[in-house]
Amino acid sequence: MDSEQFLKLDNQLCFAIYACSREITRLYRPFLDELGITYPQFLTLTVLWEHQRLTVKEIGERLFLDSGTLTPMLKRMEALELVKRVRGTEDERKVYIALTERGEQLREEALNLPEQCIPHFGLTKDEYLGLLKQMNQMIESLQKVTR
Amino acid sequence: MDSEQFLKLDNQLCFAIYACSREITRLYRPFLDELGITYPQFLTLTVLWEHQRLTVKEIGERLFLDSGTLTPMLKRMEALELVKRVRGTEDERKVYIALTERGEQLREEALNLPEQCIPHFGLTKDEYLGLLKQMNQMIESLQKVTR
DNA sequence: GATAATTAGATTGTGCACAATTTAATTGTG
DNA sequence: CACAATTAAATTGTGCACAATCTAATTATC
Repeated sequence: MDSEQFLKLDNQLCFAIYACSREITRLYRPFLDELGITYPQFLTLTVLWEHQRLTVKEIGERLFLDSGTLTPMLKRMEALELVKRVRGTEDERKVYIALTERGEQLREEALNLPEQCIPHFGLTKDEYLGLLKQMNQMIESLQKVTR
Repeated sequence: MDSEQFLKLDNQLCFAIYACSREITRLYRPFLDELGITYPQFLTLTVLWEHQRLTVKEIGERLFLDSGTLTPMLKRMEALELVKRVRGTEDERKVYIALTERGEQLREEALNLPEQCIPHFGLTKDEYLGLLKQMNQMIESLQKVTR
């Protein structure tokens, strides 16, 4: 492929990934609507279900998001009573985020969400796992340049 | 894998794709900054470089974006003198979007952009083409459900 | 122990995304 | 031809993303 070919929309992997990401969010939306949360909020909960209590920075490191995105989102989640925000005492620059009862509960309601959605990806199990690995490798390669 | 496993962040392909998409945008940003455009604006130009004149709806069909996203973006691009917006005469509901001289010019400046960025994906040529095909298949599968 | 450098979050401003609604124009049907 | 249904954009409102800047707290160095 030459420059001309690479510039065509149909040959741009970056567009395919960008479009695919939005389609997946669209697939998840009706299920997440029932839980009353958005996709980025679901990811934040996913992180907290695995770790219970994290600082804003630690959540950001796992989701690759900064405080400009997380602070307002976490405040909305606090208003929904999904998380508690507690300023650290030993280091007052830190804000610890922990799940509320409701936030913990939501895990049970979301447990079968991936299983309901993943079949619609139209992938075999091996393709799913292969893609997962490749995407993670790609993220790693990209972060070497962008960070 | 069971429900518990699928719920873990590291096993979620949707997160990997979402994160990868944002990393790619981040990779493109400094190059696009030089052209004075954003990533979605670049995609819009890409479509117009292939078709010269399209309605808002037609651009939306190609990028999977609706008028709520495109109308304000196209107005910004008009302010940047990258595109012209002309209301249709035979059917006044339509708005035709065409490139300006500057919009045409930008194609030359963007021509080698994909080639500069793609090496950082850390993929072989075959992997790139394989991924491109798989992502497009996935988009197609997803759209059967979400549209 | 004062002060420079660093760090964690918050804030501000811009630009998507997208659902829902509105407006205006066009098409279809009796 | 009237009028219901459809269609194309635009508008409104909410929620991310992220760069840039700010504030307050902590750490490092002299």
